[in-house]
Formats: sequence, structure tokens, C-alpha cells
Amino acid sequence: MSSDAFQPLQGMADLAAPEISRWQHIESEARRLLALYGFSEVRTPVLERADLFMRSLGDDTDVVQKEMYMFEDRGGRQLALRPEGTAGVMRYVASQGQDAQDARLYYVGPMFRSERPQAGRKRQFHQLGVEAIGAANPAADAEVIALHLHLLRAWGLEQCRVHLNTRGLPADRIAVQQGIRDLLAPNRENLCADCQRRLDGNVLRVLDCKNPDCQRLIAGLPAPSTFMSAEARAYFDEVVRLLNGLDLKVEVRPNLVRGLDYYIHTVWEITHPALGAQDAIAGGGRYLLNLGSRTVEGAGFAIGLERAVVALEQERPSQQAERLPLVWIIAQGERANEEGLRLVQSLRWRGVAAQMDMGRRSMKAQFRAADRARASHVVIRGEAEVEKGTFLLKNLSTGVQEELEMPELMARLTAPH
RNA sequence: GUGGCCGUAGCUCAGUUGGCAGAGCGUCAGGUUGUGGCCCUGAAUGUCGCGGGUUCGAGUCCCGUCGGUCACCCCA
Repeated sequence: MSSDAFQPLQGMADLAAPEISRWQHIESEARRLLALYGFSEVRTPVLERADLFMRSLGDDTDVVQKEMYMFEDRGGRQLALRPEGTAGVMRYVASQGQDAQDARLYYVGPMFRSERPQAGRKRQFHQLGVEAIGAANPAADAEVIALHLHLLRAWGLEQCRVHLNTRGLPADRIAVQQGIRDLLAPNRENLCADCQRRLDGNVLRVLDCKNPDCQRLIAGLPAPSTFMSAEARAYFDEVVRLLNGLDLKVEVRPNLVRGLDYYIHTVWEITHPALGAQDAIAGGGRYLLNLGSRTVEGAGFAIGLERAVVALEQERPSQQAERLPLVWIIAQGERANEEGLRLVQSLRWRGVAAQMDMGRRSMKAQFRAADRARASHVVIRGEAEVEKGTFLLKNLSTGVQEELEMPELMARLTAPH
């Protein structure tokens, strides 16, 4: 098995065939669709100043406090491997000034969080994220949610569920926290240990606690949005109305909590049954980031690609590959081998996928290799053919074999098949 | 970060009270002097994750460690 020397670090993985084709498909399909919606890609650095994340995600969030890979560089600067994509993109957007006021951007790439790995959770993981910059507007939120669902659908994920909620504006958030805290405080003793801790910190987390005792207490509480301003509630109602008008199935979950500080108004989470307890495959929301002298507002989402792959593997199990348009050259003898090498190269120049076994193995072994590679055709060039100046072309699906001369062979192989 | 389970051939896994390292699949070769898939025969392949300890003797027991997995916490 693998010795330590060959193992990646905990929570990090090598991605290669055969799963890599799943990843490539996901990415190419996403690029196609995002172009349809007018989004363009942005690639920001993996390494950023740590304070970018502290300011935008929130100083006391777990992501920043416990999970960020941080270190000091030679100049004494505090750096961090990005734990998520939005902050870096917003830093870029802020740097562009007015030119980026209505930017539509997306990113794909690795993110890093130092957590214990679990189903669909890695320490180096990958997200595809979308950011639609622009001022608060229910229609803009609805459009981004529509894109989010369209994308998951395009990948082949049918079993996703969208949970929707509102966080209101920053002022609403304070009112909600205070309101919930006041209602829960008398029952402090009846909450689980985690929730007693949450009561003093992130109160909203009590709302999605899995402990049955806490659940009972929570069930008796009014929806958090009752503590919000009329303006925030009207905004959310409008988002829901627009989504219904788009025929998108979403479920409003008044107790849905999104952890990062930068969220305002609409937030959502998409779950998939293949993921086990950690069933969120994607999350999104409207956000407002304060980047020193500039603030940036927009709506966006991020999809965990490891989780999407897990879900896809369950919904669309990968199947035995069909035969590929691939020509396999089988040569026997010194001269045929050399000619085979020229033939394989000449086919590739013409845009035809071609391979040959350079190992000078038996014809049987070369046939097996061609079959294993799922080649559609083999070209046989042995001593007899060298003498006659011909090639045998065999179709591996039908088993039909013909003897051809070079011009005819080339014509057949370069014709679309 | 906390806790449970797991780690033996490329893969999936068996391995009895501690007593010679195993199977299936895959790979390779032969059966077929030049033809894949199906079939038959044979062969190769091991740091039993790693390091200590106990023992005449450890894949097996103990400790540590690395990795995987699941749940919690948190999040995508």
C-alpha cells in the first residue's frame, strides 16, 4: 500500500483518471452556461493577506479563528491560504473602481480550511463561485438563484433542494440576535452545552442545532424575521414572489443560518441527499463587504465541487466507456515498427487520435492493449504487409478487417467515423 | 479541535487461541508459429501504513504516530 512518503497530506488528494473526467466535464459545462448568462472568469491569488478574510468573513467566525491556514512571510506579513473565494474577488472588484460596479464574475479553484475531513469535505477543496456585483435588488437575487439551479441541473443533479431565508440588513441582524437571545435566556439550563456557548456568541446557530431538546425549545420561537424591519421583510417577500414567477422550487426556511458575516438579505443553501450529514452542496446569498475605503455589494454563490462530484456519482454513476475514435497501430518487425511510429505521428498531424505500443510485444498483447484503451480501429502492419505494401484495417466493434494501401487507409481514417 | 471504526498484493478483501503471507479481480505469459473481448492453464507482485514495546516467536497483543472513514463542531 501507500507508505507515508507517497501519501498526500491529510485532507488533500491527488485528482486523476478516471474521476478527473467528471471534474473536467463539470468545469466545461459550467463555463458554457456561465457565458450564456454573461459571466466572465476571474482568477485571483490563492494567497492573500490574512486581514482580508478577517475583515470580510468576520473576526470571530470559526472559518477565520480555527480553520484558516495562516503564516507569516519573510517580510513579517500575516498571510492566509484563501478559505473561500468571495473575499478575493471583492478585493479585485474594489481595485477596479467604477468599472466593476456591475461586474458579473465567476471563479473556480482550490480553497483551504484546516478541518477534520469528512464526506465531501477536504482541507484543500474546490469551489466554483459566481458573483453578480450590484446594489440590493430582489430581481438580481432571483436571477442568481435561477442560474444556480440551472447550473446544477445542467450537471445532471436533479435531487437538489433549495432552502431560502433572509438575514435582513446589519441593523436587523442585531435586532434578531437580541430578540432570540432574550427569548432563549430563561431556558438557558435546558439547552445543550454547545447552545449555551452559542447563546453568548453566534445566537442564530442555536436555531439549527440538531439536539432534540434544543429543537423543542426552538419550535416554540417566532421566526427570526419577525424582529426585522418592514423593509427587510418586504425585500424578501419580493424575492420569493419573483422565484415563484420563474417556476423555481424553493423552500423558505426561517431558521436557516449562514455563518459568514458578509451576508445580508437573501441567503440560501442547496442540499443533496447523497452527502450524508454534511448535506449542503452549495450556499449563496447577498453580501456587503467593507474593504477599507470601499464597500462592495452583490449576490453570489459557491458550489463545493467535491460534494457535487459525490452527488453526481450517486445520481449518474459513471459507466463503462464506449469505444473512442482512436486508431491503434499494431506493428511486427523492425521495419514495421519504424513505419508505425511514422504512421501514428502522421495521423495525429491530421487530427486523428492514434496510439501504438512501443514495447515490441506480441500481436496478441498489442491487441489487448488496443481493446483496453477502447480503440475503435486497429491498423496492422506486419512483415507480410511490409512486403506487399499494404495495411490491414480492423474495426474492433464489428470485427471486420480489410487490406488497404496507404492512400485509401489515410482517406478512411481521416474521414469522420 | 473532540469522539467511534478502519489500514494486509495495482483493486476489493480473508487471515482461527500469537506459530511458513492468502483469495478473487486486474496484470503478464501460454493454449492460438500474426488477431482483442469469452474460455482454459500457468506466472509475477508484499516495508501486513510507519516507529517503538511485550514475546522463543507479532499481520494478530500494547503504546505512539501518519493516513482513511463516519459523527460532532463549523462550513461548500
